[in-house]
Formats: sequence, C-alpha cells, structure tokens
Amino acid sequence: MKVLSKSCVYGLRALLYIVSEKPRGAFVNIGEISEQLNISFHFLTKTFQVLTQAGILQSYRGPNGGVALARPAEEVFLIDIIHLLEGPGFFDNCLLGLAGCGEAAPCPVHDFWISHKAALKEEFRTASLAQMGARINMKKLRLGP
Amino acid sequence: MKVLSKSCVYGLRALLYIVSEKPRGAFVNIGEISEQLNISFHFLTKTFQVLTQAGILQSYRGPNGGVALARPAEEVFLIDIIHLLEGPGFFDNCLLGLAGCGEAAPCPVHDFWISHKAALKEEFRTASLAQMGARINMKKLRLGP
DNA sequence: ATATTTTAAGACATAATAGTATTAAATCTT
DNA sequence: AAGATTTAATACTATTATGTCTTAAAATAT
Ligand code: SF4
Ligand code: SF4
Repeated sequence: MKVLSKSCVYGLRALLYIVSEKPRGAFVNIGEISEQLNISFHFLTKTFQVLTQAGILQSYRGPNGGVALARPAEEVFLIDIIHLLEGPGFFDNCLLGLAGCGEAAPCPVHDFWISHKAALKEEFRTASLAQMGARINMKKLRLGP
Repeated sequence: MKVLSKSCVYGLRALLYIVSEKPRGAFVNIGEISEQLNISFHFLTKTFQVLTQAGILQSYRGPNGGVALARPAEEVFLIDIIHLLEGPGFFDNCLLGLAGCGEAAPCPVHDFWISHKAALKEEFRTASLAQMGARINMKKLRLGP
C-alpha cells in the first residue's frame, strides 16, 4: 500500500527529525539528517529545496549552515508537506481515477473509499509538526532504521 | 492519492464490468472490455493473463472466445485481485515504509494510519465481485468514461 | 486443409520515479 | 584574501511503471 512517494516520505521523516531532535529554529546540517535517517544526501537536498522555496524551510550555507523551519512548528501541518511534495490535488484524484468522477458520477468503490479518504485527509490536515514532534519524543517513536 | 497501480485498477474495473454486464460464467471478448472501458487492449490482456494463471479467470481462444470467471462471483473478493496485481504484501508495507516496522517499533504516523489501513483492508476483504456487480447495476454506477 | 478470430507470450518503446554526480554560489574560518 | 564548508542548481544514470507492437498458439468456421 504505497501511498506516498519516496520524496514525500523523506521530506516528512526529515522534518519530523528536525522538530523532534533539535531546538526550535535551529539550523540542521542536511548531511547529519541524511546520515541519521539513512536517506541519500543529494536526494534529500533536492526535496528540501522544494520545501525551502515554498517557505516551509529556510536555508543557510557555509559552515554551521543547514536548514531550519521558516515558520513555527505549530503552524506547519503534515498536509502542507504532502501537498507540496505530491501535488496539490493529492487528496482529490482517488481510487479508480476515472475522469470527472465524484458524487455526481460515482464509481463502484466511491462509497467506502471516499469516507476513509476524507478521514485520512483530516488527520493530515490537523497534525502539526509541533504535535508530531512532541509525540515522537514522548513515545520514543522512530524515524529511521 | 494514488493507491493502486494502473494494472490493478484496470483489472478491477474489467472484472466488475464482466460481473455487472454479463450473465454469470459467460465468456467475454477482451476487445469489447477494452473498448467499453477505454483501456489499452494489450495492456488489459497482460493483466488478465495474471488473473487467468491465478485461477480467477478462465480463457478461451478463437471466435467467440474470451475470458470468464473461473469461480462463482460470490467467492472472489476485491482483496484477492489486489493481492494478485499489487503483490501479496500490499496491506503490510505502509506509510513511511520503514524496515521491520509495526507495533513493536512504530513510526510517528502509525497510530492514525494503521486503523484506517485495517478498515480499508476489511472493506476489500469482504467485498465480493457478486456484491459489487449487484450494486453497480442497482445504483447505475460507472466503470468507465 | 485453409483462413479467420482470439488469447498468450514476449519484445520493444516511452514516461515517471528514484538515485548519483558535478559544478556553482554563499558563508565561515584563518 | 584564500581555502574550507555547506546548500543550490543542474545534469546525468538507473530503475520501475506504463504502454505498444509482433509473433505464436488455440479454436472456429468455411
Ligand atoms: S471513489 Fe469517487 S471520486 Fe474516487 S474514482 Fe471513484 S467515483 Fe471518483
Ligand atoms: S504506520 Fe506502523 S506499520 Fe506503517 S510504516 Fe509506520 S510503523 Fe510501520
């Protein structure tokens, strides 16, 4: 059940690493993140560039440089990251992917799919990086191998 | 939110077309299906070959040939098709796709993901082709463009 | 028997995703 | 100012997913 692309999974894991492991606003070395989470450095860098250009992260070059959250972790939600890295219509095009689908012309799986999809979307919409970071520390959840 | 591969979506739509449009056990021309559902004939044929070899379909060549369900539509469930066309571990490897994950070493999204996943799996596990076919006819649901 | 229809099988082509490498630009240290 | 560090940007390669085409095999019809 592969729902998210690698790029998106990496982005989420990396952001959660930052908020759970580092003091707020701190610049974190991308090399460190890629090492800790076992993600390709260059690939992660590319993913971060999207987030930086979108204003989720800010970056700083040179020694002691890195990336840091550009906004308070309370104001960044998982759905924002997903929409950036998977495309804005991520929660629109669904299971059978018929053209012009929806309530008006539903496919056979519409009824039981649409509710689960909406519920899932709501979870991502309301889960902030701050919340998730706190939970990770509280419950000692893992982000890598 | 792309969950299923094209191959799997085509397979599902095609099987649902057979059970909803044709008398039970009838052999249906693949060309007709591909035309009605606007699916590439050759691609659909390849997908059907998997289902045939797995004993979901039986096939017959030559004039008036085609494919037909090899078992009663009551005994074939959507999850069977999904497992065949997406791989048997489809409902196992999930959101962040960490190695060796699960209850013992959960990732941050485990809690809210695992329940939705299980619910969804249950829907597919209990939805038979017969049920779906009946619903399609009853509610005039669509399988194609 | 021969030609026609239809699925089976596999080769081939294209596109999307994932991963790697190179060079450039910014910042720091000395 | 010079060199080291680190992200940015771009180009390149590899893998997978998707789609097309060709040939073979089975069955029918004439
Ligand atoms: S579940 Fe609804 S919105 Fe999704 S493909 Fe089916 S008809 Fe369209
Ligand atoms: S949700 Fe649970 S099973 Fe899925 S990747 Fe996270 S830890 Fe593993």
